[in-house]
Amino acid sequence: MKSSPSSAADADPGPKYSETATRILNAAEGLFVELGLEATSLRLITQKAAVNLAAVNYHFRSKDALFEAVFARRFAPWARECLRELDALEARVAAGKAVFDVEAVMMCYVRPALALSKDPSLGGALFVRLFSRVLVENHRQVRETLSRDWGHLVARYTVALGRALPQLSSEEVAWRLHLGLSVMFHAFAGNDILKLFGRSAVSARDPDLIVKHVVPFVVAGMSAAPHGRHPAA
Amino acid sequence: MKSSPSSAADADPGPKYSETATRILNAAEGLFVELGLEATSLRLITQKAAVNLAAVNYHFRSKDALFEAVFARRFAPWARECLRELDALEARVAAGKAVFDVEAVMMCYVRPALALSKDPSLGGALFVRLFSRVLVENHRQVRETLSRDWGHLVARYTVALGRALPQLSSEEVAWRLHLGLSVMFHAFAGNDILKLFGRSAVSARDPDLIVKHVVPFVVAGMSAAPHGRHPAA
DNA sequence: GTCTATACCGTGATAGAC
DNA sequence: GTCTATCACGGTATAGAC
Repeated sequence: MKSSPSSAADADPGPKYSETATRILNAAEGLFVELGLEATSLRLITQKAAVNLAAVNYHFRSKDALFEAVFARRFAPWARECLRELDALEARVAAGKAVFDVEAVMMCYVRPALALSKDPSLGGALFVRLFSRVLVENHRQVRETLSRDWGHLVARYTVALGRALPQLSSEEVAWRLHLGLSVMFHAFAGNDILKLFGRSAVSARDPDLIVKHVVPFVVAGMSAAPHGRHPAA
Repeated sequence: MKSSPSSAADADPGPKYSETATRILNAAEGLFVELGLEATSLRLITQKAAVNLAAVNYHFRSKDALFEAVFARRFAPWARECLRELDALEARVAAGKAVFDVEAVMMCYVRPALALSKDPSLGGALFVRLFSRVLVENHRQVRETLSRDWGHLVARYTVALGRALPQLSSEEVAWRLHLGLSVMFHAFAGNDILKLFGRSAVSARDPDLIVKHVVPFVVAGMSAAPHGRHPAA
């Protein structure tokens, strides 16, 4: 419980890949992000990476496992950044310099997401779209990795949000986190329902604009009185 | 502006399909919902429907077009129901029996979604998951249908929400609708981010429970003061 | 251990006979 | 309208070269 910079944060530097494996990984990432998972063929990847087709199944086990490796390489640093934010907030609270309010907790998520969305070298906004796909589809591989390696991240957010909303039951806190993360994910992923219907006045791709509109929405939603009453008239 | 039951609501009864086409449609729907789009092969569909493989490409143009047909058959009645709800609300307001508040407008979306989620004969909750997939992936076919045939539905919700939130600019109203619909979509689709991490105390599949938790969240989020201030302390 | 060539089977799509 | 035959392409597995 010290201000020491978190648990599994800087511990795991991630798996080391051979030169060919790295070339495959880089080529695959670009194509997955650009074309989507199923539209990207292994033959396209290996051609772009200038390696043999069978190298994919040798270094990674399958196309799905390759996707999981691509995903994990970007996700791990981002998740570590989230943990660092939570640690920093806890330290500030312990030092009496901050309080656990809803906005402070959610900013521990927003800041890393914002940084990720803006930095093309980290995969940029397009990586967030990949994450969004993972949510909807059911990639067994990715699912297992997330629950095995990063379950404690969600636990940390749950605890922090519970301290910010002491009047709510733990079940309600879980729902608020569930809903709040859903919005932010959808928002950062740039999936515009309205645009799907051809009627959008929202430019949903500018990260700063997203934050400006999403944060008040999420904070208000999470802080709502439990089912039934609503404060404003 | 009468209480007459809406514009394109009961107008289009949908395309008429031959007996073979209908058998294909029914078989495809079950498999798409159960296995997902790419995991469902045409050979599986035609086998279940007891028709020849080439019949799919004859009656529908392609696998994608078949999916679009399956989708449209369920979506159209649901969208008509949404229009009916909006018409009914307008009529109640015109008669002085109701006011345009955020909750009333959103219930025009929630009630049809709830009915759809609960009625297995309409595709049930699983159909909503298919819709969710369509959002994230980019089905060109479905996208075109939605913007061509149902753009005015979004326009109606935008106008209604604007009347419920007169203090917000039209850009902000669009954002609120965008974010609100995103949450509800994710919620009804049953995509649980927390569960993906293996740490969910939320049973995200019970439609009534979803409504109980989602409505206060969305109403509060949509009613939030624009970027910056937040009401409660 | 690492990389390559190649074969296998299932996929969506199509042409042409009936 | 329907069916058979065939096509190109997909992921995967393996045998063997270095």
